[in-house]
Amino acid sequence: MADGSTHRRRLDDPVAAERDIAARLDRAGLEVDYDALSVVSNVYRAATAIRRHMERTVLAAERLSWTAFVALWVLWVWDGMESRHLAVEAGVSKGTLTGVLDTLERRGLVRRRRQEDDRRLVTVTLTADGDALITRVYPAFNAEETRLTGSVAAEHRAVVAAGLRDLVRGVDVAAEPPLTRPGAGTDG
Amino acid sequence: MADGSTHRRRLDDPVAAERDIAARLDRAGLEVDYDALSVVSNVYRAATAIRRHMERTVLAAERLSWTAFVALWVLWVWDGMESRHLAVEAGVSKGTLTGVLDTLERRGLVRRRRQEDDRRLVTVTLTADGDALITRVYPAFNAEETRLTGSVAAEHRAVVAAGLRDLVRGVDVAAEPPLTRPGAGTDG
DNA sequence: TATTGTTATACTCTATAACTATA
DNA sequence: TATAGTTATAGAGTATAACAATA
Repeated sequence: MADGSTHRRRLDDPVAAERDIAARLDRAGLEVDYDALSVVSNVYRAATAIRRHMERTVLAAERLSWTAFVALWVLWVWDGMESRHLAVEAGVSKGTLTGVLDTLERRGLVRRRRQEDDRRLVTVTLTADGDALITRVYPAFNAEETRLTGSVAAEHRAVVAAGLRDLVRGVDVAAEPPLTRPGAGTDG
Repeated sequence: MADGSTHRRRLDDPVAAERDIAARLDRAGLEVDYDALSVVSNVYRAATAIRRHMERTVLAAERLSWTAFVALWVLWVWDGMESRHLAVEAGVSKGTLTGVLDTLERRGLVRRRRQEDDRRLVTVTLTADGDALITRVYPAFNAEETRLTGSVAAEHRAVVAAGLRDLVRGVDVAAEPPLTRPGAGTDG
């Protein structure tokens, strides 16, 4: 096994790292879809890096978690939303959303209202303070988005964005009831 | 404000959703970098969807978290690694890694050894069971990666992966400490 | 019966920081 | 002094499940 500094040198170089991965898989005699491997691992790395960066810079200054920011942003764009849809859109469970909304409501940034026509439902809207906050913070957030994506070739950005949209759609499809895979759906 | 079903219909359609976003930003008079917005939001959605899908399918069957799987994978590819490098590679803090390794060691999948030449360091390697597990699980994991990326046009996959690599590099650059701080990469 | 939102439990991961043992 | 790893705390987020109110 190589020493630590050698690992560091190779791991810091994505190309060398992928060569090591290919060599290891070859040694194990495994046939692998490298493009799929590469897309998935880089999507995950990129997302983690972005979230951490935003939480340490733009969002830390406003004491907002990533999820709280996304919720405010969604409410701002669509001028309020039913709680059940907001959970889906923000990518959190309904249990998590309850906690996030408790916090945002306590800070006076959002408001919950029971719906009259179906009293099981709750509609969430931004308060004036919440609206002011997102209007103030989003330009800074977007400026960071621009900086972070600045290293991606301009002519590739649309392809990357479109490819990721397709990927999300593909995961949704893959997550559907496993009609084609008998015996794979009995987990919980 | 629109009713819930209208929201659902529009949010399920990424193109309509992006039109709504553009309209809202325009209404607010904000100038926005749409490509950057689109890349960042789709990276995050894709990563969340992928992680959840894997944890519910391939990884659930082996009772592995995403992080535990990544750690095993890294140790397998590089034939063991110093703990400090493993933390970086798996994308977790050293505190989190301690807990993950405790679990994996308890299950007999990895082994920790204090280094002789520098007794502050710990080297982690896979046990025979750990090696067998990753050799068994990775083909299934990669098959899912293939399924999930199947909806991305084949000729775009390499561009997406390369673009994301560039993005990660860009975030690292953006996260670099100000020049006034003499060189230290620390992790609390 | 089914759905929505809330509450609760247990677990994972994060940031931060103190602590140890080494260097 | 600095570094590596462990431990501890507080706070998000997750899955899961129970629950009340409502449909």
